[in-house]
Amino acid sequence: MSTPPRVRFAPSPTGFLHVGGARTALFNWLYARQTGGTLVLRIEDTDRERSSEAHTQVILDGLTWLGLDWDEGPLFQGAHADRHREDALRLLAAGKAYKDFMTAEELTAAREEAKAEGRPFRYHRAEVGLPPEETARREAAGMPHAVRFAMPDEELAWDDAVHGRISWQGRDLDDFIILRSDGTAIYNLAVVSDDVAMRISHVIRGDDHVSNTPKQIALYRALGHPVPTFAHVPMILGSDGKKLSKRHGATAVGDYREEGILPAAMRNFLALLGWSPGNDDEVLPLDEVIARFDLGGIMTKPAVFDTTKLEWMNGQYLSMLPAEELLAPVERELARLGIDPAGRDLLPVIEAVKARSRTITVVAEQVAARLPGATLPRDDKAHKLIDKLGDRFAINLGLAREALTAVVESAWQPAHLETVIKAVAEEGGLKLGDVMQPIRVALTGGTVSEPVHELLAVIGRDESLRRITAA
RNA sequence: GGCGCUAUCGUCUAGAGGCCUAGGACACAGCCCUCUCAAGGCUGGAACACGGGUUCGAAUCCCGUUAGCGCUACCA
Repeated sequence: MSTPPRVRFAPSPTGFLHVGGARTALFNWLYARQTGGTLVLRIEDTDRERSSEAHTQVILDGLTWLGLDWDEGPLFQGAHADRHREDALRLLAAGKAYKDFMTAEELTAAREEAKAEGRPFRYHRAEVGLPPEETARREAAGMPHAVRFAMPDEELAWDDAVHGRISWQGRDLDDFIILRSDGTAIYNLAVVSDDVAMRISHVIRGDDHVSNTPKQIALYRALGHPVPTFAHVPMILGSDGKKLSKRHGATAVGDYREEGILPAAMRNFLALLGWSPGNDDEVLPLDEVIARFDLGGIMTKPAVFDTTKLEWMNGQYLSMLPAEELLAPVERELARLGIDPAGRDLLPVIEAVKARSRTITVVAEQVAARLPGATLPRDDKAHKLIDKLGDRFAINLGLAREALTAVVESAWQPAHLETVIKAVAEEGGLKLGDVMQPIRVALTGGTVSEPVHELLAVIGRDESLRRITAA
């Protein structure tokens, strides 16, 4: 038994927790939980322009909402700027990096020139850069300089846990900057420095980082550290096959929370987006996902985020979860709707409507419609029914009201109410639906709901009779 | 442009040479159940990008083409 793995999730706080990031976090978390490893949360806040504390908090909240916890951190990359710099200087001292006195303007100009001539621009010490005497002059003059890594001409390959072997040639890569002219480290160096310091054994991250990996491997080697295992998980795309962005609607996990998606459903859906347990299972309990998760089961190709399937998944959870577990999110949603349940026991109401809803938002709306004093606008289908029935609508409703009024409070139970209504239909020689549907419209304003006798019970005797009379 | 990655139904995927006249799920259509809807059950349409190999045999292995995506910053 080897030492347990150490993995990390390292978001940069430059925006909300994106579903892609959330899934990367999920995969890291699953791997850590399954192997008894450690998950480190590291906030990569070295882009001071775009990073913010508010975003950090949103990301933390998002992870927590999803039920993902971490064992170490949050650690802030910015707090280790000194170590980053020391590593860069160590490389410089060892001759594995060098000073570059070229200014940003000169660089841009060189790049544009190359572009104009139609040749690829690659920064390599042997091809680009200032003449040695100019470098010496600027150094003597004490001008600011960046530090570039001297990319070795060697194969930089690794056995990716999801893709298999991936290989690059050092000669195709730039002598990239590791230290800015202001002395701060650049991403690739900071990441390697941190992953080494945090003893990260498995780097599980998005596919957009595969091209950073050879650079980082070169850095690990130059710094004299063993290279961790890399696992690059594919991107998540929008419905048009393009990278998921704002144009596709909700992309932040917070958006889905607002739309009434349950964390358990989101987790289940995300786990299956780009990873397969190997068989046809769809709705999988968390502990089973943890038990069955493996890096090799991660897809190699990007996946389209299908909101419809997410909602279906959420509907599955809504149906199977006990009303108790839905109470808190429903209350939260009700509060957002500005509705005060006034001490009413919501459990039976939630129980009555949850199977017919796909989101918590819809559950809350349905619950609200069953509370006293709810406004009940009639929908199109209701109007059509009324038109179709003509006089029968009011007549049948009247018959029902008469029979229902005779039912005393203590007998106001689903089973009894059903027999009462059936009796009304039978005595009047009416079709059951022609009696049930008007009641449903009177009670909800629409033509869709749980069985009418249950609906009557959930709404209660007084309120039901009041609504029927008002209709 | 260069480098890299990827390629099974509209979408998520099973498939790791014969079990595949390619299975499941979402979505869609129809039927059943039924007071409505949802759920559930049944049925249907729907895919191995293309071209070459290798092999007795290829969705599965190799090569090429095409397409998509990523990176190509003193961003992360």
